[in-house]
Amino acid sequence: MGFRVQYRSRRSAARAGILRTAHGTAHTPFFMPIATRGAVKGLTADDVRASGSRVVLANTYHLWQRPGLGTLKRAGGLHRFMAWDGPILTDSGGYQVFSLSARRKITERGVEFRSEIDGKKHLLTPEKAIEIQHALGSDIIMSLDECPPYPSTRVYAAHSLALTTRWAQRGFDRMKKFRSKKQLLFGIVQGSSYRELRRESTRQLLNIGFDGYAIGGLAVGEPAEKMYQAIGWVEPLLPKDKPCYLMGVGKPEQIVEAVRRGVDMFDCVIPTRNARHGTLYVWKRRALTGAFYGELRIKQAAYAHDVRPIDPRCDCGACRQYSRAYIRHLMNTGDPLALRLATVHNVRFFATLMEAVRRSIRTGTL
RNA sequence: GUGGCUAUAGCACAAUGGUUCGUGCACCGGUCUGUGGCACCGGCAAUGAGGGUUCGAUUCCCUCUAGCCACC
Repeated sequence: MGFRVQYRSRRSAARAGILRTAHGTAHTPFFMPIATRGAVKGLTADDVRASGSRVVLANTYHLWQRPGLGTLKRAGGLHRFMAWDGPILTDSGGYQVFSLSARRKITERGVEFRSEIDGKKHLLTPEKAIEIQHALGSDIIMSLDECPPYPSTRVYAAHSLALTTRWAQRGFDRMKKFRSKKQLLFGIVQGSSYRELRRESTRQLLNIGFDGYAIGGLAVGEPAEKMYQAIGWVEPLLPKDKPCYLMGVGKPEQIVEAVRRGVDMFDCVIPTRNARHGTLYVWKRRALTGAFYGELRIKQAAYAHDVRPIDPRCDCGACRQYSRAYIRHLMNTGDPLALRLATVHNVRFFATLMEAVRRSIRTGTL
């Protein structure tokens, strides 16, 4: 269990390594497709495996709400439930503090959510978040944090960060009682767009001592430059032998930029959500510089008679057998197969991107 | 052939005797960042033809044309 760096770039802070978990290893930097409710929307576990993705992200809050821990325990844990035998990282519910902000209340004890299913109130404490993730059998457990909106005032961000640190400590203490050597626990750096707050947050988490460190509270609407800036404040303070995870990012060029700044792990809804909305990724050139990819809007009439695959250079199941015209047709007629093929392609694109990123680090071009 | 019904955007339908005639689909453009959403935001685009009534007609009347239904 743990992380080992294998290659370090001489041109940047980029590095390539291996993350070992109870459900197998993953080469870093990697990208995790999102399986919020226990499925990468539209894909089977086999589809995900075939995409080359090694780790998926599932969500503590949503799985806790539905189907609930009773079902998941009886099913033998999340891995067996979703037929995925690879590593799973679970988000703690911290992002729902942000995305479901109208339905929750933050207190020192935790976050009180008003359920979108039955309207009942549910208190998610940092301890509870750990307990749920432990029960799910998650390989990488995230501390409960507060993801503040952008922009946030310095005062708000400071209080928020302090709360996140206290929650991180409480979660850490709860985790100790499980004595689980099989599950990694990550802390999440906050501090909004303020340099000193980011550094303070990082130092406090280092004091507690996690298996890995995530940079949170980014990709919430701030300009990309601010995001890179925040990474630049935090990453140099992190231990070189622990993985660094940039939460919720992002667009392909943002991933490449973050890798240059030392980030090892990513997740984002972009490939899956965009696939469902008809935006597909295509390669423009092999080198990861400039505009190396494009976005193809498959619903446009321009593709009505286009019998080429989405991307002639892509080796995904959709590109191997189906044309743009066919996928467009399925999309425009509302066939669920469209969503699957589009998602297969985009998830493969991101996995391929990460393969190119890792190769570029090894060959010294990144 | 006779009678009836209909004619509004590319398509399917709304509405109205009085400034800019709506909606859905399609089409065009955009958005989506630790996923409540196969979602959201913009845009293009129409009163079948001719005549009449009226201050004013897409609306009421007549004719033509076309389509649908019924009857012979």
